[in-house]
Amino acid sequence: MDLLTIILWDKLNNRGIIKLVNIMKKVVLVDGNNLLFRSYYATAYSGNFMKNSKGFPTNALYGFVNMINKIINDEKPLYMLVAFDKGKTFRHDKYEDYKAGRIQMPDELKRQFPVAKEILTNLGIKWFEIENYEADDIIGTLAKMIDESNEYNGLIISSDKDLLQLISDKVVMKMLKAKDYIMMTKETFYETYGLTPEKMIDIKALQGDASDNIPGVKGIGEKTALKLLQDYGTLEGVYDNLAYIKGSVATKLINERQKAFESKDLVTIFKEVPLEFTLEDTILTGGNLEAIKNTYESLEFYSFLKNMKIQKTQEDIDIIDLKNINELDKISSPLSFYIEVDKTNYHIAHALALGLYDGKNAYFIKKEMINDVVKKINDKEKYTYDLKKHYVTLKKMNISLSNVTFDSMIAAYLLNYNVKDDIAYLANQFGYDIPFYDVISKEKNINEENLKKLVTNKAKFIYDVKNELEQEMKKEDCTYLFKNIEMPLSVVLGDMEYQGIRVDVNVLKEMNAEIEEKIKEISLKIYELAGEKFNISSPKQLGEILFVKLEIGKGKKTKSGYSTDKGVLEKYVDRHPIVPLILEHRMLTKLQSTYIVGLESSILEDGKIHTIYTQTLTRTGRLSSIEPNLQNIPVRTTYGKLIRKAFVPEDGCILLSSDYSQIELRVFAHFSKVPNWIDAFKKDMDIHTRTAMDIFGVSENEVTPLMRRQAKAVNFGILYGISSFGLSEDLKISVKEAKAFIDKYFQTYSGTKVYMDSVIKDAYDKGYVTTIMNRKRRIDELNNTNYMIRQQGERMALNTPIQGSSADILKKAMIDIYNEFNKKNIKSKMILQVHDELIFNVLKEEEKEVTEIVDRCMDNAYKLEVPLKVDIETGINWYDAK
DNA sequence: ACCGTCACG
DNA sequence: ACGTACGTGACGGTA
Repeated sequence: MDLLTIILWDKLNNRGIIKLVNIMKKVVLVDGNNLLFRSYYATAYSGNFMKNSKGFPTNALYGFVNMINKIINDEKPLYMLVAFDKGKTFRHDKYEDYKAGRIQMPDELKRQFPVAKEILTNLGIKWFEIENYEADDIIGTLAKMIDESNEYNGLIISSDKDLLQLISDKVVMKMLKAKDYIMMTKETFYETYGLTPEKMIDIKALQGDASDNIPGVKGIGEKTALKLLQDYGTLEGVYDNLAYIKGSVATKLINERQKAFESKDLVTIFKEVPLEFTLEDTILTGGNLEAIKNTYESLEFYSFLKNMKIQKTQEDIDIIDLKNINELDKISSPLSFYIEVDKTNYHIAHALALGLYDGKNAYFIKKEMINDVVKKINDKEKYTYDLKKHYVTLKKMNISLSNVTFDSMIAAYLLNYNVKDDIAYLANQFGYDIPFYDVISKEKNINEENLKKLVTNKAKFIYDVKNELEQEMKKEDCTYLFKNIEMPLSVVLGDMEYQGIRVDVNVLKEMNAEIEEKIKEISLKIYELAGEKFNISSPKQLGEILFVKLEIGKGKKTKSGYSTDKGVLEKYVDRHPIVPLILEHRMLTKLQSTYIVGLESSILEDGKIHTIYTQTLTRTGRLSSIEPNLQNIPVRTTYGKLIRKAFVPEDGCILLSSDYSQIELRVFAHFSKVPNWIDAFKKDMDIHTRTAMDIFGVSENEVTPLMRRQAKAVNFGILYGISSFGLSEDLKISVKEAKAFIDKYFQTYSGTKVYMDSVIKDAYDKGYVTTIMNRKRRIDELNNTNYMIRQQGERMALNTPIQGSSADILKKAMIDIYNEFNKKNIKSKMILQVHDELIFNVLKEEEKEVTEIVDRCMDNAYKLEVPLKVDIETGINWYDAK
């Protein structure tokens, strides 16, 4: 065979490759629509498939680019063309049913097509589309041209079986499968189907293709179709020989004759598309690296950028390895800093090194010098990532960090970036090649050389990205929230975490001894009733025992077996004596593992628990609490509540708890402006009673406990984006009755409906919802094609302004209280936050003053249409202060 | 690593 | 016909 020496240009690696090739020129023909569809539906199963931080969907593009890269790598093609649909082929026009049955392309997918084409153009890959033809037809036309030429070979790439009909002596096809592909040639086609490839159309004519709305002959599947065609050649041949075909198959063929021929027509690829180019024109040309880089950056395809070796590279900055503190005399301000620590939980971690960057010079400071250096730069304006972590870390080193004006972690959070603990996530989103924390720790890479690069690069990234994030915040109008709420709050939280809460181990130990006994006792009783010993904590084993062995009822299924959750078990509580014991066992083991053993293991050497408040996690603006979570300490059950006795004040102090009364309902009244609610809150009435009066049309003393309970359930339902099903579950009434309640509610308070509708409309229009302090939450679920997910999005849209505004208000109150304490030199400390509640460790002699400050600051934190109300209590432990 | 369960607001 | 109220975190079991 004739061989030719050519130089291939490997665009991705920017180098030439010398290769000996078959002189037949290989043309790779790619079904662009197929590729994008495939990668879209591979990841489109849930509500939150891939998007860039601006909300532009990127899931199909990601798979598409991956595939194109793979083709270029595997095939090293000289000639390549990607074909796209543009309208439906005219050959389909006559079949209205067919057109009607095809599903509409989801908008999220449609939007990705132009970008795919732009990427191809910039990669120097020819793509083509033409009015009234499908990608199939373009590929078919080119395949025919290849067949008729004597200098080209063809390789078709798609997962669409229809295209198999184009296989010939010169054209082969890679049939894409879920993970890999099958190479189909004329020979392998024959091995598979016992027919030549052009018979694919006859197969489809008989068999049909539900996914593409091709009817075929009803009742004839692949087996029968292949048999018929092997015997009679073509569809026409089959019908010519109907006389020889027996039984039901013949009947089906006769009945569906027209459908069969229509189907054949539909699947026959048109090979005469007017192309305005030749095969030679599909040659790959030089791409535009700069343009590709920009596109990948805007799509946030950092892995591709990396592979192309065109990622933003940090020009190797000179790192000044600080030996003498005086070398910092010339450092300018503002500057950025970053401290690497050896554990993710910074309460038990130690600083490893510090990096500084002032826009010109980068400095590396070994751990022994951190103390002196921070003191030296403490008066200067500084930027960092995760202010709270740095604040606490330094506080443990006896330094009170100050003058930090910019935390890129918080900024990115407010701007709805994907924010993680590890700065590397954000840095990589901005094209900085900074290694992830797990990589660093795993490879035992904590040597000075690596630390040097690490901390200085992180500092430089913080410095470089500051302006961009700041501008974006200005544009999004969240500068107030950033400067006046989140930044100062970070320090407030840092102090709370550092302060910690004292825990009386003995209380926990006593409870543990008692609970241990109880669990043992109950377990024995359960084994006895079950007739065997089994793992009660295993939902799987428990389900078997309850629903198979004891047959206490039909049960409810989950993916992995029977559901045994509280709701289910409570339904069967009277059916078998084992059920209440299981429930008790559940409660006790939960209490023991999470709240007794779990909390005990979180007590540090100082006898205190130091939680970490994650300030940049929740979608609504709330805080969350981890390691341990102090925001879900039991309170609802009498027994569980006893855990709170273990949380105690420091010597000479008491605990003070202050909580907002019904803050979310007050916020809702503020937004919805329902006159009766505003009136009720102004008069400080019980809001659920008032609601019961209004919906049931009774006077205050006619409201029964049941009526109040129902009114309360509807009120809470409103906050969550009510559904009749949810309400019916909660009130244990029928869905119909629940619906009637909701209707009555909307009738009585027409303002609620008007408000809720406007929030939803706004959310759809803008793509996000806002809180009173202009915290924005993007809700991508609203664009989902799945109805359920859109519904979920609507409920998020309804709940977020309420939950989020309440969070804003408490955050503001916390800052005000903190500042007042400092101003008045109060020694008492705020130590916990539980969403609408604050806990303080209060010096006995300061009780009165603290009570006044807390009450006033919380009352006045934000001016709503209704007053805010605060309840304050004190006690010798958290149990008593409630 | 994921699920089911359950603790809180 | 679907599968269901908003926001979290930690545990034990299972794959």
